[in-house]
Amino acid sequence: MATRPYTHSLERLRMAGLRPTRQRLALVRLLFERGDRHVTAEQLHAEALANGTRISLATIYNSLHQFTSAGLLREVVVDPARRYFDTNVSVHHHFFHEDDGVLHDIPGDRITLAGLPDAPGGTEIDRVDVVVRLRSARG
Amino acid sequence: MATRPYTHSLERLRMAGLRPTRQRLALVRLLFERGDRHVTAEQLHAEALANGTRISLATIYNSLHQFTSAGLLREVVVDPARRYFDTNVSVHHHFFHEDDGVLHDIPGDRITLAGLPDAPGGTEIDRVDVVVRLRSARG
DNA sequence: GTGTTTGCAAAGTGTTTGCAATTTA
DNA sequence: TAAATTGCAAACACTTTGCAAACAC
Repeated sequence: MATRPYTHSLERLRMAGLRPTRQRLALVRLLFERGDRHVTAEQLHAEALANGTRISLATIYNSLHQFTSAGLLREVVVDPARRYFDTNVSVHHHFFHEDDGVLHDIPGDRITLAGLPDAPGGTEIDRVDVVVRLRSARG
Repeated sequence: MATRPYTHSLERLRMAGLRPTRQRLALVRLLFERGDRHVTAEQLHAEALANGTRISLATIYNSLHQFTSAGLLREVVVDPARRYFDTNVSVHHHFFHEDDGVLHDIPGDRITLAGLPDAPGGTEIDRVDVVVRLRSARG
C-alpha cells in the first residue's frame, strides 16, 4: 500500500515542532523516503539542487542540526573532515569504508558488548559507538 | 631505575626511520615520557612552546602524521572538529568526555565484542573502535 | 655538498554566523 | 503583522601546502 509522502513528511516536521517550510519539507523527503541513509551536508545539498529544490548550504546545515536536536537524525563521527548524519536513530553501529567514505549500518542487536566499564565518577554514559573500519582487501 | 630519556627518544626516532631533529626530539619527549597521552596539534604546540622549544604548528602537524605513519602514534576519531593522536598504539578503546573533550583509554582486553559481522565482500577490517561517550551526570 | 626538514605565509576545507529579505501562521 | 526561517557573504577553526632558508648526515 502506498503511503502519503507529503503528509507524512509534513507531520514529521510538525511533530518535531519545526515549521514545514519548502526547504525543510524537501530535505525530509530526501532523507526519509528512501530508507536508512547517511549523508553529509554537501551531499544533501547536491541532491536537493539536482532535485530542483533551491536551498542554500547554510540552510542545509541549520536543518541538519535542527533535525538532530529534534531527534529525527543522529550524527555519526567517523571522519575528522566531515560530519555525517544518520536517519536511523535507533541503537546500532557502523561499518565505515575508509577508502570511499561510505557508511553502513550494523543492527544494534547484532553486536554484543561485554565488560563495558562503568562511567567514571560524575559522568554518565551518553552512548556507545562501535565503528568497524574497512579497507579494500589487498589484491 | 632511571631510563635515559634522551637516548631513548633518539632511538625511537631512528627506529622509525626519521631524522632526529631538534623539533622531533622535543615532540617525542613530550609525547612518550609521560605515559599514555591523547593530544591535539594545538595542545602539543602550546606544550612545546611552554617548554621552550621553538617549533611551528606546521611542523607539529607534519610530525604527528609522520609519527602516525611510522606506527608511533595512532589517530582517534571522536570529534569532527579536532584530530586527536594517541601514544598508545596497542588495541584498546576510549572514553570520550563530550563536555570537555578529554579522552581516556579503556584497555583492549576489558571489553569483549561478540557477533561482529564479517567485512563485506572486497573489504577487510582495518580495526574496530569503541567509543564510550560521556556527559557530566545531571544534578 | 646533498637531500631532508623546517617555518612562514598563503591557500584550502568544511562549518558557523550576522543580518536583511522573505516566508509562515 | 509578528515571529520564524532563509540565503548570502563574511568569518571561522583547523589543517594542508609551496617554497626558500636551515639543518642533518
